[in-house]
Amino acid sequence: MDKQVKDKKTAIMDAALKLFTERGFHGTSTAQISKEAGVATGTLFNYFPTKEDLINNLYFEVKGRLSACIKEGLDSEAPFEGRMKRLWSNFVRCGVNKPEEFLFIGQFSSSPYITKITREEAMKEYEFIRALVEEGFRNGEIGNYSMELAMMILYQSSRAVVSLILDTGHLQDTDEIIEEGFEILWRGLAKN
Amino acid sequence: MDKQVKDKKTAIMDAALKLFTERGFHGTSTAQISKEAGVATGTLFNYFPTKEDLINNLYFEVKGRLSACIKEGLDSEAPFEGRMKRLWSNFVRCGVNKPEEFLFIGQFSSSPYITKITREEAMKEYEFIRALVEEGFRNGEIGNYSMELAMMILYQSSRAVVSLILDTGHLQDTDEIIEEGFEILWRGLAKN
DNA sequence: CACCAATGACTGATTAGTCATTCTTTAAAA
DNA sequence: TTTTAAAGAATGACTAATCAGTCATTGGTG
Repeated sequence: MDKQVKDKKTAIMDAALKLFTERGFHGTSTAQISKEAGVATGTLFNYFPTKEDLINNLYFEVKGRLSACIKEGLDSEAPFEGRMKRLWSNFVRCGVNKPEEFLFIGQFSSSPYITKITREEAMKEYEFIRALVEEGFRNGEIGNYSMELAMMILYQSSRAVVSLILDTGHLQDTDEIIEEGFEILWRGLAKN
Repeated sequence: MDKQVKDKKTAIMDAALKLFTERGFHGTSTAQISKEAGVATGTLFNYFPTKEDLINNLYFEVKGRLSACIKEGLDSEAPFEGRMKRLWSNFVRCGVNKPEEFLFIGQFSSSPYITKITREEAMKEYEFIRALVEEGFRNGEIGNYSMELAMMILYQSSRAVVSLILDTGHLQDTDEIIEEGFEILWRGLAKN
């Protein structure tokens, strides 16, 4: 892909991410996206045949970026609790560092504009989380709860903490809040 | 307010709740709402001067209904853990029993169409939750965590469990999932 | 008959998407 | 080195459809 081409496409996706997050899918016109990206109205449709195609591409892209961010420094040799803590802290830190991407995923992960195919394709990158939690069950690190419940609590507790940090603007206290938050989560999930 | 009048108004609000939840604010036209409610397009504007006014009224109404649902059977004489469990179970049960209202609040509680005034006014009904958690801190029932964090975990864990039940369709297992979910939450939050 | 809720055709503004045209890039030819 | 020409990226005026909101008229009720 040409450099010039990539620039326009990137500009359109960046603009779409910002505007979709702020105003929602139907609240953002393709003309607004083009203007924000600094391209003509027709240019958007050279890269994405429809508005829905744009948001699906964007969803896949953002989900991929987040999964890469979450995987950073995950050492599979470390003890289980340490790996869980690292995973959970990464979740929170990635959300805090990329609030637009965090809010975008929250808003569109169960919206009708994202096709089932896009959602499933994007989910494949997160298989390692399920594997980690399964390991925790097998080795008796995690208490006797249902798999789905444990996954949901893990994920949503991290989202809750990101929202807390972003809403209250306590960005400088991120480390402390992560410590506290993980303590609550781990006391809840761990066996004994 | 006349009975006939109340019927039309109620029909409009019911239709709006359903469609806003399914397709979002901008994704739902006032014409669609009128059609779903079985009234003429102009009738909607007899009751609500603008579309934004409609969603603000609806938000206030739904938030009030949920707060009433959550308060049911909250006996202030019972021991602390029992009251927390009842509050949290109510949260989950109200969400499961009224999925539209649950999803509507999730979608619009931090959306730009709801004015700050509406949000603050609707929040007043939830003051008793903050009071309960504060009591827990004072009496050493809850561990040494920040107030905001404890509130957020309490709220979002219940939402996580509702989403789990609704997404997986495990409606008949609600009681078990509530037991498990509260166990995780309380082990996490309680002192020692 | 008097009243007013209910109606739906209507308006100007805005929407997603089209397409004939212009501009830019690249590389071969002179 | 300069000229030319082919390819396709970028453009924005345009369209049919749809939008939120209006208002003169209608119809039911006391």
